Amino acid sequence: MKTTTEGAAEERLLRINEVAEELGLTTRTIRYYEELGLLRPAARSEGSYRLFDADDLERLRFIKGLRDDAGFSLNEIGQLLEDEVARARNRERFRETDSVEERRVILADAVKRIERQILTLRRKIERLETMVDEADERRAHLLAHAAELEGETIDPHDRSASARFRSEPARVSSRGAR
Amino acid sequence: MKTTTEGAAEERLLRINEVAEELGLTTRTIRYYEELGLLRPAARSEGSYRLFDADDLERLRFIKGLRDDAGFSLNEIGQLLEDEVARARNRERFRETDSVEERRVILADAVKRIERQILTLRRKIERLETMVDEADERRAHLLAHAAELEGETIDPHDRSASARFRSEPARVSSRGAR
DNA sequence: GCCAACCTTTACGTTAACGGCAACGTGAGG
DNA sequence: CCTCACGTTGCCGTTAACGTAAAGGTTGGC
Repeated sequence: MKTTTEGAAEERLLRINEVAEELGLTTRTIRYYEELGLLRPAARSEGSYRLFDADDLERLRFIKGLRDDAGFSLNEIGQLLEDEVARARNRERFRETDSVEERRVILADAVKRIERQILTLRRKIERLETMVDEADERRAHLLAHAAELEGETIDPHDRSASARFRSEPARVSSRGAR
Repeated sequence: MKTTTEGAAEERLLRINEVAEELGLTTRTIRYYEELGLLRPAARSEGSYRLFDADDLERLRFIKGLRDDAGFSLNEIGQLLEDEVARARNRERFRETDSVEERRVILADAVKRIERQILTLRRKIERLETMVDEADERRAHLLAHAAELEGETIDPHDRSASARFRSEPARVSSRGAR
């Protein structure tokens, strides 16, 4: 949380390439996001160089997270960000009003938006968890078979196996047979 | 489960359009998935019409789930499905071999694949949860403000209340006059 | 046997999300 | 002042994931 105090404007503004490296994006991507309206010019140098502040970085990280981790389209991300923009606008309105009632309304609206975001994310999580459960079931099934196999016949010729491992995770690496 | 060629072949095979409507996909999409190798011809009618069985439907539902819910690319989905195909192949090999050791290896491999799938999903879930947490934090913050506001004056004349809110949010972008 | 509805392959069009030039401006150091 | 790495705005290219239209073959009811 940064409150951009006017007094100590210790805000180190970054140029696009620095931002790109910091976040693991390309400059093209960043410009593209701006072009789509996901990001505002932040500021420009005298010679029209883009300059980014901490807020922009956070915003970009947010976008990247939604894109990579959540698999949202840039369009959907735009929606989510619009919500956040509305939230920001509300903050201003919040400060500018003197009506407690209005403030309550604004806050309630903000909360509603955020809760919608959360719900969207939660739905996605739930579906993913269902998939995990299914996969887990298959795994359990396989392990059951494996256990069953442990109790089964032991090939008289095939003593090569020390055969004493339950469910071991590593060391299967040998891709040898071919 | 069904082993594709057992006695009661009461398998009602569906044509592409029926499948499409059932699953909420387009015929083009289904053909495209086949083209990508995500789906095999299942069967063809005398006049080369595609015919789909229950397995195909399930597979398509799986694909759709991964695509819509999880946001995986068709390429990633292909990987996951390949794993499953490998698993199926392994089942056959499993039955055809008489070496206990080999069976063990096959099972271990299958388990490994599934665990990789699960891990992939879990990673995604984790990131999503992080995002939910962040959003939750914002929400809590907002609610705190709201509560604070509740405790404040209801008197419209009271101005001392506004003095308590001095959390300046964002700077004024300084993009200059338009 | 005929026709409409459905299917086939082939192939070009489209949108999203960038990549990668070209042609030119910028800015900090020597 | 010059240089040179970095930046800017076009603008065209590319890949993924389909849409869409053309030119036919197939099915099933009448």
